[in-house]
Order: sequence, then structure tokens, then C-alpha cells
Amino acid sequence: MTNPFYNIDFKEREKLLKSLESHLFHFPKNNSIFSVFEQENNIGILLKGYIQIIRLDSNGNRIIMEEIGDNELFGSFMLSFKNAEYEIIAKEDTDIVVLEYEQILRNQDFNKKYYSQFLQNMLTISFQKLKEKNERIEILTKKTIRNKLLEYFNIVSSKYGSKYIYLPFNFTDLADYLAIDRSAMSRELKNLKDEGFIEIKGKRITLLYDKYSSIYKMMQPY
Amino acid sequence: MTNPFYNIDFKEREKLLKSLESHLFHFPKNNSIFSVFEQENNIGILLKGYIQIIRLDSNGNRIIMEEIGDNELFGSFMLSFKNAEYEIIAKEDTDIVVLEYEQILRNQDFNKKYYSQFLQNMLTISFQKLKEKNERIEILTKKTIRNKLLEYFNIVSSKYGSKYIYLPFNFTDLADYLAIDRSAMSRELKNLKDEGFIEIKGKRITLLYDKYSSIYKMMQPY
DNA sequence: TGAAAAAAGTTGCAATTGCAACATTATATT
DNA sequence: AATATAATGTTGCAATTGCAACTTTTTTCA
Repeated sequence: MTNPFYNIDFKEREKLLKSLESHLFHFPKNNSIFSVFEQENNIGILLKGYIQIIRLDSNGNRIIMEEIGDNELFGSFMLSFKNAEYEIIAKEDTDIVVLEYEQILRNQDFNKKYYSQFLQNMLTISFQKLKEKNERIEILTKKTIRNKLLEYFNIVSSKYGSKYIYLPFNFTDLADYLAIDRSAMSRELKNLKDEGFIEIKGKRITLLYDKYSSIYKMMQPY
Repeated sequence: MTNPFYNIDFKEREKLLKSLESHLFHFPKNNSIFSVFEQENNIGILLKGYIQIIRLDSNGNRIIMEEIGDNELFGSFMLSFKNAEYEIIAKEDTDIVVLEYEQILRNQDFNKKYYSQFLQNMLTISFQKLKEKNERIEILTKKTIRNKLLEYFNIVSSKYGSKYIYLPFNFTDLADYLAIDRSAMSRELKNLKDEGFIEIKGKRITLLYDKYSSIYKMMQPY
């Protein structure tokens, strides 16, 4: 992911962060960072670490809404925490900067080169995130568990240009990311294995089918 | 939606569009505008009109990926048209500007005030779009048709602050937006009516339940 | 206006999936 | 290393949903 401070030197960065009324936070592994985002419209930039944003239903469903890695944006500006219960958890030791939405988007310091560069960087990151969100939507709109899994595998596979995939999370979390029942997913993964489409060794999955093969096209929902 | 040329006067806007190598297009109602977006990484700004981006599966599924209205962004920079069949249709007479991703994000004309203002406007629009995408994901991750419908109704209802909802599309398209079978959705809408939770008159739906009521919380998937 | 096309409503049936309730294996912690 | 905890694997069963195949209603357009 593009660095939000790309092409902005250390001194300028300090000035920028001061003028945007930023706050720096550190969270140790496995701590909740929800408190920071309760108030309205702030923007978090993850400098280092890894966090998950999890939504908990009134039905007891657990959904992984976002996985945030280095240089990514997150916060209430893009995901309203009002109407449901959320957990934001640092899965590793994590450093974040929190900015005010208003400060970034109402600021008119256009004579400061570093501010314009910062806007450009933020836009680059936002565009990448929009692409990710659309990929997620392409997965979620598949009607069967099988097709959700295959779409997910294809996206990860083409991202790294390889038929050998390393899952970024465990199977429980994968099910919560794909919004399907874990045991039903487990059953379907077994089917895919038995039919010879994939191979699984821990978090390492090998795709044995050709994306453009007739076998793939024949994978009908029913 | 924020105007991408907010706070940029006509003369500056002309200069900006020229420097970004923009192209203007007009499409009459019901025409395909796909051709414009076949090439890599371009950004469309919808000036006036209304378009739908539809994904067609190899399974024969039809999914409404995006609905684009005035001042919204769309294009291959945020939705890759490579790995599936897409239709991009102007549902009304539509004017669009097409820009190059590279031109916007590599340009270093930071001494031009209008360019920085444009970046700020684009960022505002991107943030709004990210919020919409997350709302869509919150709907799609619901496990039952009933809960998808209710989540959708709640989002539309709270957006307009009213229990009277006017659907922005017909029921066939609603099903394709929620990624569920039309007839199954029709059945579930009838159930919700019969149980007294909603009232339907054409595209006008009245929510008869209280969002914070126990009835709502009791709406379990099974 | 009237015919054609599209959208909406209905229903039976079978496939899929969620859920529960386990057993087994892996990981974390003291 | 031993124990507690979490993750994974498995299966029966019932609820939900997709699909097909209609009918009825609404909208479009020549």
C-alpha cells in the first residue's frame, strides 16, 4: 500500500501532522482500540501493525468487516459504528495516527506543497481501498459457498500471480470474512479437495484447476 | 454528492481538464458505455445522468455492482472489468468526463490551487463512496433474505430519516442488488407484509417496526 | 390505443446451508 | 511439559433459498 507520507520529508511531515491536529497512539497486541473511534468522523492511518474490525450481530453472527495492514486507512469516516456492535482489535503491536475528517477536507493550505502531496497520497490509498471493497462485494454476491471460495481464491491467486495461496487468516476467520458458516465451509473445502480442485496443507492452498478451463465454467451453483 | 469541481471556477476547470487529458462523452438513454472503460485504469466522473454497472456470471447470475448518480466516480481504477463480463448501461441520458488515473495521481502541479482543490474534492467523493461500499457489505454479509432486506431498509430509512422508503429501483433490480433470487425475495416480502412489519405500495415501503424494538432484535435467521 | 415486452406474484421441489453437538488436533500459557 | 484454550473436522437434520415453470399485472412503444 502506498505510504501516506510518500514524497513528504520528516520536517514537513511533522508540520503537516501538527496542522491537522493529529494524535498518535500505540496499542499492544490483542488490545481493543475501539475507544478512539467512538467520536464522529475521524480517520485512522495505520503506521505499523495489523488490526481487524469485527461486527457482531444481534443474531450472534461475527463478521470480519475489515483487515487493516500497514499504511491503510480506516475509521468512522468510512464505516459507521453507530448501528451495531463493533470490535476493533490490534492483532499485533500497532501504531496509528488519528486525524479529523474536517481538518483534511476543509483545510485550504493549498500553498503548502506537502499538503497537496498528502491529498494525492490519500487519494491513491482510497482508490486502492475501493478496489478491495469491490473485490469483497464480488465474492459476497456469489450465491454458493463453493463459488464464494473460488472467487476468493482467484482474487488472492491473481494478486500474487501464483496458484499457491497462503491464507492471511485461519479458517474460522475466513468463514467470518466470507460471511458463511464455518462448518459448511469446512464441508465444501472437503468436497473441493475430494473432487481434485484444490490441495490444502494448513494455511497453504494449491489451486489445481485452470481459471479458464471448462471445469471452472461448469462449476454451477446447483 | 460533492461536486468534483466545487470551488473551481469555469476557466480553471477548463485548464484542469485540459491538463489532465480528459475526454467528454455523451451517451443516450439505454446505451452501453462499456467501450470507454475497456482500457486500463481510467476514472469516470458522471456529470449528469444515471448509469448501472452490471456483472454477469458464467452461471447466468446478474448482479448490480454499482449504481452511479450525479458527481459520482466510477471506472476500472476501482472495479476491474477483466475477469468477468460486465455491462455498463446509461439508464438516462448521461454526460461523463473520463480522466487517466496516472494523470491525476502522478501530476505534481501543486502550485496550481485548482489542482489541489480538485484532489480534495475527489478525496471527499471517494470517502463517501467507501462508506456506501461498506453499507453494501453490511447488507451482503447478512445470512438470510429477511435480514438482508431489513438491513437495506434500515440504511435507506436512516439516510432519509423516515420510515417511508421510496425504492430507487424495481424489485427485479433490488434482488440483483442484494444478490438474492427474485422469487425468493418476493416470498419473503410477502411474509414481512403478512407478519405486519412492512407495507408495500408499488415502490413505496412503510416500515411498521421500531428499529430498537424487541421485535426487531428477535428477528432471528431461523 | 393496443399489442408486445417487462416486471411482479406464486408455488412445488430439491439443493444448499446453517445450526447443534460432538471428536480430534493444534496452539497458547503457566 | 502439562494443561487449558482455541481451531478444525465431521455429521444429521431442518430451515432456507434457488430454480423452474407458470399466471397476472404493469409498462413501453409502435
